Amino acid sequence: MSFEDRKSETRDKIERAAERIIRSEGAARLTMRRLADEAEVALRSPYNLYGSKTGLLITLLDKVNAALFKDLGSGDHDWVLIEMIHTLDQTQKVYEADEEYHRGIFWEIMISDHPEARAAGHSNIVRIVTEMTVRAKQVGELLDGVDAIALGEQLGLSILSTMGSWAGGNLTIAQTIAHTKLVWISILQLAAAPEPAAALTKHLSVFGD
Amino acid sequence: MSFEDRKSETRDKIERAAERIIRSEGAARLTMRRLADEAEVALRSPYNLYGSKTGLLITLLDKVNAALFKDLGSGDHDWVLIEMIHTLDQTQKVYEADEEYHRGIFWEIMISDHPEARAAGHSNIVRIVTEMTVRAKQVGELLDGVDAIALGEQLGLSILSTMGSWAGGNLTIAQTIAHTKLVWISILQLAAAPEPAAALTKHLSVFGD
DNA sequence: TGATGTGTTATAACGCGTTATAAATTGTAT
DNA sequence: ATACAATTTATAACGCGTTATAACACATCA
Repeated sequence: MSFEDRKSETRDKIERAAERIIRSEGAARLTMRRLADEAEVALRSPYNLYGSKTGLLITLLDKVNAALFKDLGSGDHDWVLIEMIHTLDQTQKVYEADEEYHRGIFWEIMISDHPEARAAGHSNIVRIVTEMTVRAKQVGELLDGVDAIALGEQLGLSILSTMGSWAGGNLTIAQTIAHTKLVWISILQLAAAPEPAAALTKHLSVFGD
Repeated sequence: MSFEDRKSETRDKIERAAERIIRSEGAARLTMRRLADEAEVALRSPYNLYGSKTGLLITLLDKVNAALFKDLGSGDHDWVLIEMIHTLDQTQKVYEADEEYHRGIFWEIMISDHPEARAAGHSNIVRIVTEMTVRAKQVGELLDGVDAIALGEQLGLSILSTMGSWAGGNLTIAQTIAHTKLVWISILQLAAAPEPAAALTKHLSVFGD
């Protein structure tokens, strides 16, 4: 077995043990000593491979996000803006399937004192949303005066901060997506051309939580 | 000196030392041992008086909020909904005066593992915002079909989660308020009667950050 | 004055994330 | 087979929030 093989075997043992602990006892109960025991590796090994506990959790979250973003926006819609709303539904579905697992990981990363971890997730989502608003602008779904990039930043900020409240345990993912839909559609009523704006209102369930 | 006098003297020493440390070195550098040294009290004392580090920080935050909420909504406006926007400006002014101090305290409370601390701040703000939307409904500023309480919950959630992003260091307080204004006004365009809705648009600076 | 109880102090300890140190194990190259 | 390099291991330690223990100071009440 080569150096790389041994490394990825250790990685496997650690990641599987971490998932096991988080699923059975919650992310808050995942400690490095407990993890080393469960994975049957030395306390030092996760630090060698991921740098920190946060680094390990980011790895776990990236697995989920890879699965999520794989077939994002694969639907067939009349408007880019409707596709954006559909993306919210997909996101809800993925996270809802294993809500506590994702929420716990999200939260631990969010409150870690590695600010670069937060910033990475932050700019990631803003980038994805901005790509969509820019595309909407290109096909004429946004009003002439609207800055597509600034709009994307505001919509991205909205979902990001709401997911922060979800991670903190103050919301379910369903409430999170419902609120984000309300905010996105409300803002887009002011930014979108008449036709896609009208199409958006069909997705608006008014002021329930 | 009575029991109560001695207690409040210790309280004073601790709170002043805490403010001193947070202002000079940041809230992240406030440790209980450092605090006990600086305040010239035993390590145990803050725990006796505030229960936990989070309890102390909540006390510090409450001082600020008392000053803020004291003359909230004291302006003289044609519409309740405009008063709500003005409240955002007041909030920005208060927090901006000492941004890093407030941000640090906010963040430490937010990430503490005392969930009741988060929940308290959460329901506090939602209550205040909901009181305003209910008042707006009573004076006929909201459309007939609109549930004022559900609306207040959504607006409260919006500012709360955005302030979470601020606390995490991803935004300035100015950006936080600007985003909240955009969201509130956009949503209120759908929920408000024509006249106040028109008045609100004057406060909308479109899609800058 | 003396007994009681409240509050503060000093000291040690726990589990946490993380790091340092040195030894042991194992792949790679000569 | 031998030497070198990469990786994992075991052990101890650090500062953190928090708690336990026991001694001490002092207000209150008899």
